Amino acid sequence: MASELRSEARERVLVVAERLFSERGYSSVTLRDIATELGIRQASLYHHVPDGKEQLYVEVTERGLDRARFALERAIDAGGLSLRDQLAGAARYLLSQPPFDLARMIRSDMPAISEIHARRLTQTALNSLVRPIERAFAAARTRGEHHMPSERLLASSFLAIIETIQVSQRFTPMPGETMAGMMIDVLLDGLHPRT
Amino acid sequence: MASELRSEARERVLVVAERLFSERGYSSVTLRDIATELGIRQASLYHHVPDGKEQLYVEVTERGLDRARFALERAIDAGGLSLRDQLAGAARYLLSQPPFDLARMIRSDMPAISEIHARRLTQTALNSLVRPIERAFAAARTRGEHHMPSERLLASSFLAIIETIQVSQRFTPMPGETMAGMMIDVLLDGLHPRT
DNA sequence: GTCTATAGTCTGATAGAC
DNA sequence: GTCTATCAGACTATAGAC
Repeated sequence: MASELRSEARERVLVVAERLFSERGYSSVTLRDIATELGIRQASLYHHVPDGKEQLYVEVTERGLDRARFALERAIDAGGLSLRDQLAGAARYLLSQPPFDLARMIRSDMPAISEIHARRLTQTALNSLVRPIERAFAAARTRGEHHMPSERLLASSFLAIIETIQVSQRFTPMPGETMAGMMIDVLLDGLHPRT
Repeated sequence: MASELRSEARERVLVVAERLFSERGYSSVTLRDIATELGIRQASLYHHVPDGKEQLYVEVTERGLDRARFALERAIDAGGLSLRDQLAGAARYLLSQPPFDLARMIRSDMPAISEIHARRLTQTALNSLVRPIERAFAAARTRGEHHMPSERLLASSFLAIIETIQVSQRFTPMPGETMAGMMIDVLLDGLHPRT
């Protein structure tokens, strides 16, 4: 779908669009915002993205999600059989990227685009972000490391925590990875001290 | 500030506006959306909210946050000295209300309104949502129940988890309070089984 | 590949009748 | 308290020059 153009200029458009959309959401970002940041005029965007704003949003979001799936699966593989290392690797990647605000995507962005696009993006977000983390928790379960019935809930909670850490970085000097490490410890070992 | 009017019709406007803004965010909600849901015309809103959209958003958001602070403090008091009961009470209240998507508020809504309003709302959100939870964690710390250095991080993570549960309720039949209970157990006792 | 110019739509806001 | 009518501005999108 969309244009098959590949060019450096088009790539710059996609990168800026992805960052702005992922930070402020679909409705809050105008094509002028994107163009201004690129130093060009709004109409010039249509040379690279002839199908308009919604298609641009869908393309860059799907692209970011695909990249995330690949990176998350790789990070989890690299963590061997240690759930802690797997989660730390996943956190490191997520913190290095423009944020995926899943709650905002579902409640705010999806209702603003066509239902067909919304369905596909929602499914892609589930497959690319939640599922890989979910599988890591499920594998740990088969290793007898926990007995939580809902790995889906664990995975989305983990993602929500990373998300909140990304926002917190604006207000605290503590590095995101440090905060992620702390919260991974809490998830695995609990807040209460072992006796 | 704003109008001092009190009337049932005005109250209906505020309730609908609060719900729509809290679900879809400032930029995604138009005054026509609010009016349509009320069965009136967009221009009629100005009788109740003469200062316009931004002032309406600020008023209902601040109102919701004040209500939340009161309810959270009450829920935490009602939990006695049990951190688990305090968090469960806080979760029950938050799940019963329109969502506070803190990440979206900070990244998306705040940049779209005047800086003076944004500063005050950000501060109010911190004081009303994060601080009460933070104090519960801090009190537990003085009771020797944990040694996590950053109660701020714990509090915002807890809020993020409740937030994600609120979204999850769309996709699973599991009740929100059940999910909240599970995640509170994980936070307190950890995922790994005690030996 | 970027520009100017502009059409068509949506949005927040105002004025004034009932 | 709600309506109709209307406006200015911002938005997405198109057409065509360079």
